[in-house]
Amino acid sequence: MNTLEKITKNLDTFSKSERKVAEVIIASPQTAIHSSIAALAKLADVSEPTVNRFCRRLDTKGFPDFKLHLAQSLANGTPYVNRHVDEDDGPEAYTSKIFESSMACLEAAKNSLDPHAVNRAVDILTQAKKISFFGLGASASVAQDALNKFFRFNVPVSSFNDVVMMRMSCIVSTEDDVIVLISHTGRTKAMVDIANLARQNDSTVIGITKKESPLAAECSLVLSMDVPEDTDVYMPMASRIAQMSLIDVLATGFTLRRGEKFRENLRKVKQSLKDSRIEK
Amino acid sequence: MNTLEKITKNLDTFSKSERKVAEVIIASPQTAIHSSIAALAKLADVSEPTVNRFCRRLDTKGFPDFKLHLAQSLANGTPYVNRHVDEDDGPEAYTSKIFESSMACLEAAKNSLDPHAVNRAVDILTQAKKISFFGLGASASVAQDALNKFFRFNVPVSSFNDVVMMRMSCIVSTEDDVIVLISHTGRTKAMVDIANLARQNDSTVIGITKKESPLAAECSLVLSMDVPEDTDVYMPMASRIAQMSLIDVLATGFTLRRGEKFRENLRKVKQSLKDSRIEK
DNA sequence: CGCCACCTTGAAAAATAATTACATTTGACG
DNA sequence: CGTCAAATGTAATTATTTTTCAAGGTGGCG
Repeated sequence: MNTLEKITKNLDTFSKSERKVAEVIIASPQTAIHSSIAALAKLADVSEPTVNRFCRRLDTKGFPDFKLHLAQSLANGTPYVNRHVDEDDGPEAYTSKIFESSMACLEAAKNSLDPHAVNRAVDILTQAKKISFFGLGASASVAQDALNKFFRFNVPVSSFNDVVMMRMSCIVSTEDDVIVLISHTGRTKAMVDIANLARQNDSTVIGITKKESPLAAECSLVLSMDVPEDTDVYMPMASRIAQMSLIDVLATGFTLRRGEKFRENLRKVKQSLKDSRIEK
Repeated sequence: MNTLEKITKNLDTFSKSERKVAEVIIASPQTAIHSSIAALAKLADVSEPTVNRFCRRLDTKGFPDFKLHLAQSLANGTPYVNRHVDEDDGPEAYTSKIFESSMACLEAAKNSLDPHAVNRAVDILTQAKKISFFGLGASASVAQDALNKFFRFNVPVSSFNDVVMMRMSCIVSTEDDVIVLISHTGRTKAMVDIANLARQNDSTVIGITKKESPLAAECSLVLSMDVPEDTDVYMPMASRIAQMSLIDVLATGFTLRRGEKFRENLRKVKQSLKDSRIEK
């Protein structure tokens, strides 16, 4: 655990003098790590052995070891946490918070994603005769983004955000087709129906959704990510960022599986954009 | 800069003995920070002053100070860097790399974004009679996502990924309209034309694009982010994640500006989704 | 209330670690 | 082959940390 947090948490288990040391350190950890035990003792108005005992109480070998731990916890500094935007935040504050929440979300997503599932998903996608990406509402843009990636692979890809089109597409799907359904909650009725429909035609259904959700139950393979809920803002935010990164991962896995020759393809697609651009 | 990287980078500026020290530290930084100068000197098979000189060469006050710096850089663990995917990466490796690159990109984006520009953009958006989000290719999904956010605000919003529709929309735009153009490179001819067209009607044009690009030159306000280029993969990846987060920021700024009463609106929109969902 | 046991604290000594000063080695170059 | 400067090491010095031990509190209990 983070050393600084540990000090704060255990404040009441310390003796009087030790608490003085703790307070000085909490007040200015940067000073603490750059001071000798003598200097710190003086700052806290206690004796040097007291500081040493304080360090040992925090499961360190002594003062230098304690400084090391403290330094690490400062560097680490709980890097990105999901912080909620306050009513009176200025532009700088809410900008930072949103970006940091997105980063925290990606971190959580990365850690909760199962690499085996990713690998199987890539397997399935590389063998697909046709790939469809479906998403509704906020997930529609993720599906569209996936289309933008995968069409470069010279595989038939489609993406709809129209439920009727999705149904029609599923009705004519075959066992060689793969359908990727994107839904944050996994509780959208229409999506569950689509999954069911596709399965009836023996198509493979990959769900980018919450595990143990109704949608997940209908999928051949579930790619789930535990991301912190964006509770107090009434819009899905961070979850989509994670979904989109997952699409990036799948696309990357796809290209890797296809080897060097295939990448020539991508180069050509990129090249084709040139004419639509203004030269430097 | 990260101390460990610094050691690696400056390997050739060290003398023979100092390099021995560097190698021992690189091989096992964890051992290094938990050793005394004597122990480390022995490991590297050099004398103690050599270790000390090595530390000073890296702009530290001495050995203990060096250990502190090293400890911090280890804790930090080169937090998120844009790492390129290798040919022979397994699913675990490329998944981590993609997510970490996205995080590195968000970090860079956050730091390069100008809060004043964000604030002005929010100003402009809150005063708009009509808002349009336009993007082509990879940016189309960002535009669609923006639509999904802003339609909740009870402002007329539109989003096209069809150049002709964009043009028509711009032709009939007025000075109270705001057009948000999303383009990573800022060099897409069609987008530059659109910006020009909109400006002719005195509409306000906000560009989410690269600064000093042809598109940026045509915009009333530019929101630029310096994100690391995704060079060796032939698809835009991280840049879109940053753009999407920026949309989140703008949407958040918008709701904050409108105050509590307005948020009731958002609650209703969220509520309306309920019937399309399966209850827990 | 007072005594004892125990805990807390600090002074000083001892031990450990880091730095400095200086000597020796090494190697480049005339 | 000698000279000089840079690099390295030895040993002494200094700084820093840790230990030991004694003094001062604190609270329990007769």
